[in-house]
Amino acid sequence: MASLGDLERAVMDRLWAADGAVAATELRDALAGRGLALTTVHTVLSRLEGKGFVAHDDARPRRFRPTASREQHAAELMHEVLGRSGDRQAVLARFVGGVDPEEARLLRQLLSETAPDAR
Amino acid sequence: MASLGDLERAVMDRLWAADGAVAATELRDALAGRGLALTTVHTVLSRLEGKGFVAHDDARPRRFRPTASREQHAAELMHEVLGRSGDRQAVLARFVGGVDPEEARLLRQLLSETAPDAR
DNA sequence: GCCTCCTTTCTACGCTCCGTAGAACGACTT
DNA sequence: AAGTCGTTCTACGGAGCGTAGAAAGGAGGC
Repeated sequence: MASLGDLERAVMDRLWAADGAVAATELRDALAGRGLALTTVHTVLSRLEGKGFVAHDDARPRRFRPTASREQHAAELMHEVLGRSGDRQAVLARFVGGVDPEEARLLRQLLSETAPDAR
Repeated sequence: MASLGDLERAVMDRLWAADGAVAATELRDALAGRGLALTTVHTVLSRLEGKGFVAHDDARPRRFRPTASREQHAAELMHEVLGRSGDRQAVLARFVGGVDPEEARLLRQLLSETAPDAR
């Protein structure tokens, strides 16, 4: 999966935070801290489209939306890291070794829901 | 965590695959497919050192070793993705939703070992 | 002690990615 | 028809990375 630059990530964050599609002007305003030109936002959006992270409708002001939810994206990234890494089991072992107890509990719960026949 | 270019990754793969420290010439030979100059290998190694992925001893041919195991590295990356991603629980849910049954079983086992007192 | 050879460091170049935006083109409003 | 706003095209500068030559350093042979 292609990776994101700082501004690209900031734009994605806004798109993910919004519900529904968002116009370029809204994004520019949401990122007002950076004082970006509207064309800059458009450039970034079209690059994000090229990477498959964003799609736009053909309404006139275009409205942009993420192609995957933030959670989906993060989970895919995690799977990608896992897949690219030799010994999956060892990686998983280290990974769960590093989750805090709260999340470990959550994971146990999720896993028993997913496949109630535990062993 | 800094990210890796293609050659950097290839070098790390060799370092991770080797057990014990490795000399630059060995790396060049292991990557013979690319026909790299020895200085190229050195440049990459020193960049990897700058990023904290590699350390060298002061023997004369220097010997290089990774500062973390491949599994450690991958697990850290996964934690990084998780941490950078808003709703950790939702991400974990998606993540476990995507592991195959074999690995789900492994995860359950790991989690029960890690903290048997599942409240 | 010097010469030679291998290793290590320094410097650099070209390519690609990304932040940035002007210029040019298109469409809706009055 | 003209003005205004949105969209697309083109471009530039900086950073990261693959690549390697040039220069400097050390270790053994003579």
